[in-house]
Amino acid sequence: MRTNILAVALQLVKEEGWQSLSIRKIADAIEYSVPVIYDHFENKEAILFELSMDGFRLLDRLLEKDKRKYADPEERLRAHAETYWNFAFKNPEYYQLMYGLGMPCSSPGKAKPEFNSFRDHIGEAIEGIVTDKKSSDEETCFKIHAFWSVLHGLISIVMMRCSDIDDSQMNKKVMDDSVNAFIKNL
Amino acid sequence: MRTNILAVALQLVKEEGWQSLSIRKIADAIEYSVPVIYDHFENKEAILFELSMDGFRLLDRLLEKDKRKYADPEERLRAHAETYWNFAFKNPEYYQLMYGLGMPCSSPGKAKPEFNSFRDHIGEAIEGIVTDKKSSDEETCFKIHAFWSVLHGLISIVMMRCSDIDDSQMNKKVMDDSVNAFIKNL
DNA sequence: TTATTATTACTAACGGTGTTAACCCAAAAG
DNA sequence: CTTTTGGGTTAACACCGTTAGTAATAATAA
Repeated sequence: MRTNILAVALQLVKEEGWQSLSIRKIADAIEYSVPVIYDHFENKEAILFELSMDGFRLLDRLLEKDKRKYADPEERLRAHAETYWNFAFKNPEYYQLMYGLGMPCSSPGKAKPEFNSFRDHIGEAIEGIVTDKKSSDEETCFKIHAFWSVLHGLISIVMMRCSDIDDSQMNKKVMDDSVNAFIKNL
Repeated sequence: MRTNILAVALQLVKEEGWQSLSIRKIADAIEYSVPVIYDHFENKEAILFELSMDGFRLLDRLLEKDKRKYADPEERLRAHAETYWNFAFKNPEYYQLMYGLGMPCSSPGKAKPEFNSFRDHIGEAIEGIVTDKKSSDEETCFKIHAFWSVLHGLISIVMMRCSDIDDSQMNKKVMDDSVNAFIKNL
């Protein structure tokens, strides 16, 4: 039942955006009355929160796959960037829930570990690259944030369609370019 | 009247977040009944849209001030970055409305010029820096996007409180660091 | 078998939302 | 003096999140 609610909610979010998700629509879709939903979830926010957690877990699995596939930290970092990018555009509804500004479900304290999964993964890879070179912990921390920022920022800008580059292939090239420049200057 | 509605709406958004803004609350605050609001705005989305436009205009004024103050493109670019950063954290409600993912008021086509004001400003500065060096139009375009991305990304990450750096001074240092690295490698 | 409890689902309501149709009334125009 | 206009209202519609109260059914205890 609980999983069914989440599955249906995700479907509705995919179809009409998370803004128009309503408890009543979920109830209709699972062919139950409204209050049964409150037997399984505290409130609507809890549903969105759980959906975003599913998103974090899905992304985490993909990153773990990269980790197993690529031992070389540079290759792994490139793979992580690609994975993050593809995840965002294949699952924009998840990405908005997970990283959108002012989302009703984002409770900063609650989901810290899941929230930082991506940061931790790229952090590991970057530390792997940087280990030979002399780089203080602070510098490394800065670099991790800078890498995450450029990825997240570019994804956001493209998702909001405020990039004047319309071609998606082109946008990906911008990302690859940024990733290359970043790695070169590590 | 129209300006009054917008002023009151902005005040409410500042106090309780844009999620909890309602037409009735605005009507109460301006001491009129609900339908008068619809004499001045098509719907709620139009109010949020107009607010976000005010945000774009405010940011644009600040960037224009930088432009007048700094003739040297590198100094100007640094000033623009600082201005963008400060604008975001002094006016988080504006920033969320303007650049938030999945905002109900963001209509990609409508506000393109305002949306791209920041990009255009940093674009001008970057072109000024890059003019001596050999850089194709495409490369320059990429660099502009990369610069915007790292700023917007970092602001978003810090705003969502998913940065593990709690100190705001520290976060600004990460930005300065990124800006420095970016300019050095132009 | 009967009585009691627990489970599962429902209806119906409360207060709130965006939006709009219908109306009211005072001031200006004929 | 009547009519039109414009600014303002009330009241409603259809939806929303949330919850109290209830009916029915299944499981358990007597």
